[in-house]
Amino acid sequence: MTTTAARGLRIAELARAVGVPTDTVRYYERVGLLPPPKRTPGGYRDYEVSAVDRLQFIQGSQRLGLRLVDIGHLLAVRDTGRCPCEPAGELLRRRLADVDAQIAQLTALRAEMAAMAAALPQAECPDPTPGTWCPPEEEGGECACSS
Amino acid sequence: MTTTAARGLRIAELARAVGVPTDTVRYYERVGLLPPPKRTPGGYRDYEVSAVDRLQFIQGSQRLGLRLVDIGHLLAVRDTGRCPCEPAGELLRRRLADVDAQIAQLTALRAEMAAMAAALPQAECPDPTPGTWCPPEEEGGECACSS
DNA sequence: CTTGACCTTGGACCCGGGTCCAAGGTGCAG
DNA sequence: CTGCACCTTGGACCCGGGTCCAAGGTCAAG
Repeated sequence: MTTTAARGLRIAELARAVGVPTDTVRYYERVGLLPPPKRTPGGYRDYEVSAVDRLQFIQGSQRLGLRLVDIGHLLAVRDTGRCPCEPAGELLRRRLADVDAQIAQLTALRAEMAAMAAALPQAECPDPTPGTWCPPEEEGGECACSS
Repeated sequence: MTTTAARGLRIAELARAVGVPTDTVRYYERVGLLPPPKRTPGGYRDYEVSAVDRLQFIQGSQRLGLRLVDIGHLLAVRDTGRCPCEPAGELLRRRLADVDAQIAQLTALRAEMAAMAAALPQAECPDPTPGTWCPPEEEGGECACSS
């Protein structure tokens, strides 16, 4: 076996691998989503490759709207394969229900929005000039899309 | 016509009607989602009944995950029935696409979570004692669900 | 007129989730 | 050995979306 102390990822590498700033990685560690990694003799964080996975899981869950604290619970489940203390299956099922509810709500609003969109068939400013649409810039320029 | 100055809703009534604190109503006004209502001679806000609707729309959109500023854009569309300045249909369609994307992501994560839930068939703490499941309380009590 | 419920304002504060910064330490290349 | 990129820490700051508070005004009932 070639000495397995292969030196894993440095924080910037890990961060780059999932596309977040290093600050965020440290932040996640601070709030307990990422276990404190080993350190190099010099004190640098030394992540195992699996951390990429974990971070991606976090990103995924979080894009979903789960709060970090909840993601923490899920990670605990994922890590241990069992309840961190209380019925984890319960927890997962609840979350699942939440998610279902969110999906339902989203779907409903989607319909509402679609209806709104449909309701302005003729509005469609005379000459939209597709490149010119003002991004939600703040007042101060008050979008000169009169052209 | 019986004098139409019928005195609409006071802030608390409006707030109660949609289930938010009065503070939130004022806050929405501050940030421009709710137009400043008429005032009674004494200076009290005097809302028309339609404000309930608007507030509900806000709640709905916002439950959806739209940011208040975006909701503002939608409201502008809704109010005028046309672009507040730039192609509103565009905007709506973009949002719609966003929402679709969110739904897709949620659905994907739902699946992932379902898989996780399925993956712990036997875990299920011996005696869940359904009433006893510890709410995500902070450490300090470290949930005594040993019973 | 008094009382109490409700209203007004402005400003401070809170939480989540970062994001930035300064001062100093590491480590590898040249 | 010097440089330079990268790392460390702690703490301050930011934004969105509220939430609370104090000091004072309004108004309807009794």
